Amino acid sequence: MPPEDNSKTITAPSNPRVENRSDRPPDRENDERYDPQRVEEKWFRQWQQNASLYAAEPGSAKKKFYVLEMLPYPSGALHMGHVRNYAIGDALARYMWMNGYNVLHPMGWDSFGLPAENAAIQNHTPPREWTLANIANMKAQMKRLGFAYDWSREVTTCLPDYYRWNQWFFLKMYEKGLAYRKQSKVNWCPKCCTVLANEQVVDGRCWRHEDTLVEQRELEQWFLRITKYADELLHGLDKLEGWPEKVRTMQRNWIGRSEGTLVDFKVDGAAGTGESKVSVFTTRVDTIFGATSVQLAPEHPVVAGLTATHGDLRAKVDQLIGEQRKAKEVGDIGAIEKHGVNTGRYAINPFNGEKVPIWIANYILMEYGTGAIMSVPAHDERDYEFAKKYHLEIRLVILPIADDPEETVAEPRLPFTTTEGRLINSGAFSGLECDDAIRQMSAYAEKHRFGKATVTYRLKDWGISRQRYWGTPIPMLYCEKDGIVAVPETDLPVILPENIEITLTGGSPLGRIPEFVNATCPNCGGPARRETDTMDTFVDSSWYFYRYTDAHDDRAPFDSKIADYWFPIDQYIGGVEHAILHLIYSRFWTKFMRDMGLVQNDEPVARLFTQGMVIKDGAKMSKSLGNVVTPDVMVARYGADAARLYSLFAAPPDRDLDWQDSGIEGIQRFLGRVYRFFELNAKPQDPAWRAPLPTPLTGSARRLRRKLHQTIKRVTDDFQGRWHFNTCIAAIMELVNDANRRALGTQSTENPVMGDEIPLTLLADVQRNLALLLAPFAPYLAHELWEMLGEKESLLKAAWPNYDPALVKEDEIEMPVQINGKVRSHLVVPADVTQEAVLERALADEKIRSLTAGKQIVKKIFVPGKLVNIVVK
RNA sequence: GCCGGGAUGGCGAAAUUGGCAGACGCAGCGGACUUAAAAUCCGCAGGGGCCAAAAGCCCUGUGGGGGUUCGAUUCCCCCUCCCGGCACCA
Repeated sequence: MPPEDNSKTITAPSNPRVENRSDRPPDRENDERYDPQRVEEKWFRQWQQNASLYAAEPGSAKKKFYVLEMLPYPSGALHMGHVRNYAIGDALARYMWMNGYNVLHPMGWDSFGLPAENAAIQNHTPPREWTLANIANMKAQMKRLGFAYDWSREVTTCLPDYYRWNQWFFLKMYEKGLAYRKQSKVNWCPKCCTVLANEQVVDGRCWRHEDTLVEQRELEQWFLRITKYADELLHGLDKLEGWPEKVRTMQRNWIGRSEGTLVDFKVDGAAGTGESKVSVFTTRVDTIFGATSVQLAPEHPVVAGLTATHGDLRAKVDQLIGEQRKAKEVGDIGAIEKHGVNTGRYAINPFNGEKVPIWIANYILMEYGTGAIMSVPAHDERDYEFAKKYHLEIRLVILPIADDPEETVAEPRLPFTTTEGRLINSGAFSGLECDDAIRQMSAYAEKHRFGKATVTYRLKDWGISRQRYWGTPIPMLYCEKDGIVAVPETDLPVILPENIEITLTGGSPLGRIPEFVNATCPNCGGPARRETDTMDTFVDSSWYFYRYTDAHDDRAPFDSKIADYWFPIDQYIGGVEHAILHLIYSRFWTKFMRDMGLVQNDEPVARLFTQGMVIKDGAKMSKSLGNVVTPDVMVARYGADAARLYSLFAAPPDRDLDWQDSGIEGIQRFLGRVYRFFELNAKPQDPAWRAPLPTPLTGSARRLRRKLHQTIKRVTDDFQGRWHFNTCIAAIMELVNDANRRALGTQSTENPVMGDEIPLTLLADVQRNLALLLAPFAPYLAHELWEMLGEKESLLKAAWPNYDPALVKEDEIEMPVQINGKVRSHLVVPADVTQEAVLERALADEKIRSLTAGKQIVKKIFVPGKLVNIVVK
């Protein structure tokens, strides 16, 4: 063969690529090897020039689709987890565009938070400067990766035009009594020098510092009354069918609703202690006649009174407190050995007037319920264990229900903890079944004013005060005369001062800036001090996705009508690590906004998808393990398309993805194969390019057309139904391999297509569809291919391809013939073959005859289009 | 302890409604091209066995055990292990 000629034939006698390849320097302009840098930079420049390329259309008649990826914290650079997250969202956005939707696909920056302050301390860079530089860098990375965002709606939470609305919402909540200030025990991270929400404490440690134990401090804090919505947040989960069950379960656990009864026990001889009763919470008030002690948490308020006169008792209680703290630090409070001390005092059971001893025990937690329980050893495992240890009375008050009412019930094995039972030794309530008894006894307690049915939650109000600088200032004032005063709405925003010295000395940095702190009371005009704490950054992310719908509104956080058009978010995509923090706060925020009439939807997110992590060598990527793969390196080495395609191909999106460099090399090869296929076969100038297809189409061409339609169907189905991008891409690979071989006329045992010409029109059809199918996954290459086909209209405006169901069907299939469920032979039959025809041929098959000879045929099974099974004996 | 998700070749995975297990890709092996290499292309490939070899054929195989079925990766029961969440929650 000559070393090179420019005529590229459709059917080549052997392999033209091989000959054309070897003697070319790699940097020649017309080198066949796909150069992602050249192609991607070309399109990158074009896209840069058109700012409204991916803009959502306001007031469009099209059906809307709001696809959103969780906004990143601008840490400085993207990592592979981001790339995967955004590749999923981008594929979906592009797919929906191609399907004719009005797509909203915005991006923003969760840009308040501690790292900016830490960087400021370390490098003396102002947090704002540091943050904005990071944003610029990450934005450039996103653009280079080709993500199709509507940047005209970019939201940056650390800028006053955004955070002023945090302050506005805070004032609205304050008006409604949903924001309030109280003194409470709070979680304090000594490394962050600030308070943490309960949600930010993991196993007694700071969520940002796994090595740092959280301390308890008494502080005045601002809280948001999320518990007002506890029930709605819980029950709303049942309706969130588009959410992963896992996330819903996590939220249910977190809310931790528990129905029970509060019962007040009077403290015997309580004169002068101030606390004359102990309120206990129980889910099993039906067992109260079996209560043989009351157990208090060591930190329970009445403990001080009870131990006031006993020095050694106090010491023991302190010891118990120490043990609890230690156990919490280890994160294994369940494992500590139960023990306690008897106070020598008594409480009176209001149901039967009985005096029971009051103990203080290390397994009772002040944080849950009332911090006090009634101990019923016969019907609770922990109480049983405790009673055994200290030889407390164990009194049976529930018996299992006998199947036969005549039968006498044997005493159950203790502890007997189920509610399938009947009360005994319980005064007037004896004989009731447990469920009934709980209801009646709760009503009885309420009627006699010593208790009531109640619901407790694990969920606590959201403490949002942070003793940090880089956050939204809480718009409140403390006036000597008027006390706590809200900043008037007209004075918003309360601007976060800049150019300040940041140190980690504890206490709010803003408190050291007199110009900030000193203010005037709007009521009396007298001097007032500004609140110097800032808001938890989860406030920012609780409503940012509404701001995208109307990002430049300076009169309101957003326009309700516009938000109503876009909401709820049709698809939200992010990591499961936000299952309880961000995702529960933003549900709360939406409910609040609904109640103030700002939005109509009850829930912000209709469908939620949590993608798996990107790992390397079986471990999470981290600097300390040295297994970090950075997007910049991948883009430089393989191109953005390859990085994106690989992160979609290597695993289904909900599973963890183990990054392998050799895997992305495979993708690079694939992209090269696609490009070369087009180089050889894209000939829009050729008159044959748009010639009609011969009918009927036969042989290899017919098979190729069928493969094309099958591929469109598979990619569409997998995209829509299951989000299995990995199989979408596998299907496209199959089509490319098939088309390539057929177009080249390569001979193989599997594809004996030698000499069989493929009409150029069909190759044109295959190429057009290939470019369209690739568009959501590899936009750069897809655009380049589209251009190679001489298409004038932008690929972005092109419609997702359709397939013809008639052309998907196979003419002939290889049908397995089974004997007793085992494949013994194959028959090539028409796809719509009848049972009679195929059975006749199967039984005539030599192999089958030898296997059925001398046997009795019991049953013949025919599954149309699938198989034949002959059952013999 | 409770809840959720998993377990399929050397590796990532596929099998959508109970119907030929391992598509697609990686790594591997053989071949073509090349002086050679790289790149590219073609092919082989779960494990075991029969056969001189190949073609072919047989057995076996989806964490383990049982069941339903003509037929089970898929449905049911029991068990093991892994990942995630919650947890002396009263």
